[in-house]
Amino acid sequence: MMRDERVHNPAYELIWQVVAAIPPGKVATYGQVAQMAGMPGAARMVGRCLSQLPSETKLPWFRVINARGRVSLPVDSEGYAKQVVLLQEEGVVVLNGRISLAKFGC
DNA sequence: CGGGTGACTATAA
DNA sequence: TTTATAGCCACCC
Repeated sequence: MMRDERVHNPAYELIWQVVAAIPPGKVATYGQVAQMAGMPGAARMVGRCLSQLPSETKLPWFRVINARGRVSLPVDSEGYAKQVVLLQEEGVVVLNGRISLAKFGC
């Protein structure tokens, strides 16, 4: 169960900076973000971190997708549609819920 | 310390 | 291509 926003955790700040470093029009996987943050294998922590982000965050959380090249949020959730729209706004091609692999970068 | 959960991943059928 | 299993890290009870 989620609780307070532990924003004082250094690992979380690192993840935020990595996510913020993703250039517009590009995307990265959870595992890639974790590796760039210096914690390979901590993909789940990245997902947990993003799930705790406030709705008014400036962090480009929508540029983070799973290794399958798909949005990892439930299709019937608000975040899913929101993420897809934001990505398309930046020029990322999303077809059938799948993201063009050429868009990967950091 | 043990068990359960989650915006994950890699590998095997 | 899909689903099943196992490994992974952090957090909660």
